[in-house]
Amino acid sequence: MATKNSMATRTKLLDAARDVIRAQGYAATTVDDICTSAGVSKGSFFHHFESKDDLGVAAIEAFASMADTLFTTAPYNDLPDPRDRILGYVDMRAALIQGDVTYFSCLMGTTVQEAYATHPDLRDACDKGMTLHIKMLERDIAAAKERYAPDALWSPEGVAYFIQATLQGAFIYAKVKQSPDIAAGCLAHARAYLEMLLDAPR
Amino acid sequence: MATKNSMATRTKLLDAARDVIRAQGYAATTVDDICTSAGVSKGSFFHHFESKDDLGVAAIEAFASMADTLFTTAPYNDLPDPRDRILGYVDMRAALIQGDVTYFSCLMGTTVQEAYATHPDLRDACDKGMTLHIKMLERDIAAAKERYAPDALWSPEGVAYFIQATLQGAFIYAKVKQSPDIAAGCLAHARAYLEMLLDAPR
DNA sequence: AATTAAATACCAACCAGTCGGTATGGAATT
DNA sequence: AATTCCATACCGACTGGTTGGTATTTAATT
Repeated sequence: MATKNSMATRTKLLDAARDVIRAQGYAATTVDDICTSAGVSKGSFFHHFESKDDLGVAAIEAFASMADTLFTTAPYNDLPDPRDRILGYVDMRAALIQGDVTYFSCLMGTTVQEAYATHPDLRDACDKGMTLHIKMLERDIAAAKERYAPDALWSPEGVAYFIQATLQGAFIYAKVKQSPDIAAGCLAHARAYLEMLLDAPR
Repeated sequence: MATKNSMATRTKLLDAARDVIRAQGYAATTVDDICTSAGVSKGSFFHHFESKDDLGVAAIEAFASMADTLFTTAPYNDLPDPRDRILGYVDMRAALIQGDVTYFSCLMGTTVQEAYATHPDLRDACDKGMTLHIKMLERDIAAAKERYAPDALWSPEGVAYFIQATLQGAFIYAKVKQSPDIAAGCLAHARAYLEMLLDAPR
């Protein structure tokens, strides 16, 4: 039971970090903030993590892993046509953009924005997590290109980054406007662009 | 001479804030950091600004104003065709994406990302500055739409936000990758999408 | 009994903002 | 022209409170 309880405390800290950092940013989030939010004592915090940065890296890894599972097990993956799968991905992202910005924005995008130059370990963790997601998208995009636009000059990787950049920017506008409306519009344009690149013969 | 010197000190603080905040993020930047970078004493800082937040707002306003001047006076504005103007804007942005990420990224995007929920005054300042830029783009996009795609269903405002979201996301990837390469690729896709929306008759 | 988990109390470093005081330069007064 | 006066600009030591991290103790699990 010790291991199970211990893991639960660790998870509570990681979840709290994920939400508090997305709401306040990494630097403005104190260890005490995370402890309070998780309902865990500070002593317990430093039992599980060496430092604030150590927790930050772990929270990013957990977030990336969660996102990877979420999208690799989503229903659209069963669609036979890779073009439908990539459009299904965009549609799912659009569906997720709802409610409070804090809970649908990206922990990695938020963290790397402020920590890229001062916290190399955090930047590396964000790079790893974001690249994992890109590679996932790239597979479906490459398969769709093969079928619908084999001679086009664009690269699946470049398109994957483009879609993700739009999404990260959409989060920023959701924050500025305190509303998901503009972000939704951005995703609609991203979808339209994908449809153009992968124009199915009719 | 007193007033001139005073303005110079103020400007030194605003410039230092712009660069240090873009490098470290808003919360991680201390008043002393800014003073050291500006070569100004702390007493002088609080003579010119009521608080750190007060400086933050002023730095954002100065940044937005600088950007507005930069793009409204750029050579592409003299092009007669609005479609050429909007593509000229994207090309100019692509040309600016070079060297150290810190110096071509957006102070507003960086700040709002971490401060949107905790610093309403900073969020408002970012909203104002970003909206100003959107409205500038919207004018050319609307004129180009009138000429090349008058019946299309998309709105000039929505397209302006889409381009800007891509740009903001491109900055994030420039930070993660510590290279402007992916950001440049994103801008190329944004340009291609604009060309498609505003497909000139041949 | 021994190891792990968790809680409290604590510390040194750091931070935004304050405060008492100095320098400067121009306007008013003599 | 010299002197007084005053507002603005500037300085850096200091303060109250905060922060990441530690030391010590207690509780639980094996």
